[in-house]
Amino acid sequence: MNKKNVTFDDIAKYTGFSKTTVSRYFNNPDSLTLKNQQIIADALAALDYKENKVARILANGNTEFIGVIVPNLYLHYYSEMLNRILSTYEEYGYKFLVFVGDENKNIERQYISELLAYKIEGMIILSHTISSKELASYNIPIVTIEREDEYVCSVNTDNYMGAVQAASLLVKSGCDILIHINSPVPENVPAYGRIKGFEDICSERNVVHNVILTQLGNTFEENKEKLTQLVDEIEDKYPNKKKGIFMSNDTHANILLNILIRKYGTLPDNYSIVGFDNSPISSEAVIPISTVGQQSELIADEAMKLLVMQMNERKKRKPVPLKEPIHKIVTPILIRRETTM
Amino acid sequence: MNKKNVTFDDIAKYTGFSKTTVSRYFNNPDSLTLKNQQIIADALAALDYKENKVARILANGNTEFIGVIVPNLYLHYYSEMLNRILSTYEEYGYKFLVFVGDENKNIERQYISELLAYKIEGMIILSHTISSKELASYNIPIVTIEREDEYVCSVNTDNYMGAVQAASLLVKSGCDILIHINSPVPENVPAYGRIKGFEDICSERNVVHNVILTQLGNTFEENKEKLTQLVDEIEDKYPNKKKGIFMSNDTHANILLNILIRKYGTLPDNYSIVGFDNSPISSEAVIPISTVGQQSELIADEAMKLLVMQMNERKKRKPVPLKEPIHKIVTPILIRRETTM
DNA sequence: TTGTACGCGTTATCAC
DNA sequence: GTGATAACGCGTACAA
Repeated sequence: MNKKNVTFDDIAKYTGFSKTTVSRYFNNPDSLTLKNQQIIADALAALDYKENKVARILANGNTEFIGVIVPNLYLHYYSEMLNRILSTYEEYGYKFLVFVGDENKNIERQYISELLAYKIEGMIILSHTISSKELASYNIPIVTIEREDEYVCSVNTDNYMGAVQAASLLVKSGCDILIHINSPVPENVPAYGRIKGFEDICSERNVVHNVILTQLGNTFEENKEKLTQLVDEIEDKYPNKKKGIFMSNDTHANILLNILIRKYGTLPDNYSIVGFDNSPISSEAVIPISTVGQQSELIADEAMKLLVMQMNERKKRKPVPLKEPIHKIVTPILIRRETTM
Repeated sequence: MNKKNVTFDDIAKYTGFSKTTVSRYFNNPDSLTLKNQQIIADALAALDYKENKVARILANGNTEFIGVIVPNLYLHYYSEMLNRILSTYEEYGYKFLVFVGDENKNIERQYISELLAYKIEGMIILSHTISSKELASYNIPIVTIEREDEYVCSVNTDNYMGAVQAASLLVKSGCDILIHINSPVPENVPAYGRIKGFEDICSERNVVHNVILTQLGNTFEENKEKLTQLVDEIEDKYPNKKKGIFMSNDTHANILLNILIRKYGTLPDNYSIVGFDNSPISSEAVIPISTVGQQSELIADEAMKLLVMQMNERKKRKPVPLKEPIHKIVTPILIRRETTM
């Protein structure tokens, strides 16, 4: 237990080889004879050698660490993305140091400097707290996901296309008036595409529409209360129309659905609803909710590819930094369920 | 960019002090005069020094890393626990290397050896794949959460008490027959307490009851189909009774609720439902579901305390290992909502 | 209060 | 194919 760890030195003494040869057994085994490989393999087993990657990092600088900052894991979107990111370990071998950001710039800066102190090779940022300009200044490979990304590489869902798909589905399901409920999203955030796409397609097709941008609140109860109000307003305003409502996400779509179900016992025929994200709640709702599904696995994989590319470039003797950040776009998939019949 | 990092050596040369003094500035600043502290502080700023914790680890052995293995992040319970664990960074300063286990022993063993190679100081295990006996054999501080834990320290919810609370609530809400639906859980897993507690309290109070242990399937659709069958069977068997159903978790409770709502337009008066976990779905369901809430923040904190204790013991010159693993129990909190009125 | 010298465990360089 | 030696950057006796 308190016996010191077995090192290359011990293996070297035990076998009569040098440390160098032992090292080569791991990093370039072909340079040893098969026989000698076996001798070392036996010694490693006999002495129960355990590798020490910390020492290797110090010697060659490759930590195989990637830092991740997520805003929270309450929202299914983030836990799902983290899940997919962590699962890329099988393919890429990078280990992840994960922090949960809490909307405070200085604390997040502290996370980043902690990450840098551990010589991470790159970062994946999902939190919105720190500007891409500042992120870029850290001068380390970075990929952001679904956030402001002017100065850094990023992977985003094609929110604009998602909104177009959602609106089209609502039109197809026979709605007279299309409504989009969202919070006021800054234009430089990818999710703004949901608003823009909705407005553009409705205008283009001459569909009567209404974009309601309002803060729904931070808790489930606040959301519910605010949406209950909105339903009343909408029913006042469009009493005899078939209403197609595109919600900014599935959680809100579900709250809306539940409000209607408790009011009418079911989803009335003159309502259609589409959510966004394809969170579990969308399929687990009383009436499964149609939604714009984000391809989280693909997004995570693209993010890793983009990051690995940058990290590999850095390891070259003559690294050529990207002139322009690369922004990848992943198309969402429309999922038709029972709320758009 | 490709200029080498600034080290203590550079600071030493710049200030005229030795590396040792610079090191002390960080680890024992009081041993320097205020004036010299300032000189070094200025030099650090002037040269833009960035600390290198990898080197520190190699020198003193303290990585401040904790390895975490979660089975998945699809289930809200796990993402919530991970969230709470990661959030303890503010209090304890430990960094987390996170792996998602996928039910494969060898892959998880590989995760563990990877973690050990990075000289983590301890592990928090939520996955069920590897036995506590094997975990204990790694001879490193470990805490498990809500899983088989015979040979290692653990923090678990008081599942037995949770079931007792749930059953009592169902009795209080006037049910004639109490039903518990769960999968066949091994007796050495904490969640078995839900079955045992339910049976014990029902027997003790002479309440008519029925424990249905059956595999509900792995997907939402399978769950739904199986539960639809079960509802039919239950209604056949207990047609004129008020049924109190204690589900093994909120996801299943919600599916049951939705089946009933789609069948009757609302939750019939002769049904009461209680779930387990207090996942978001329980409050976001059409009819908010009563549930046994796990105190995730408290659980995470107890786990860290237990782990930190073991890790600190290890750093003493004469560590005294625990004779017996410590098992902490956290009481769940019954949350009454509208499904038990 | 400050400095010297060495150790931590591996990899890289250059010989042979 | 193999080995000696010097990094890598920091911590820590021990000395002064």
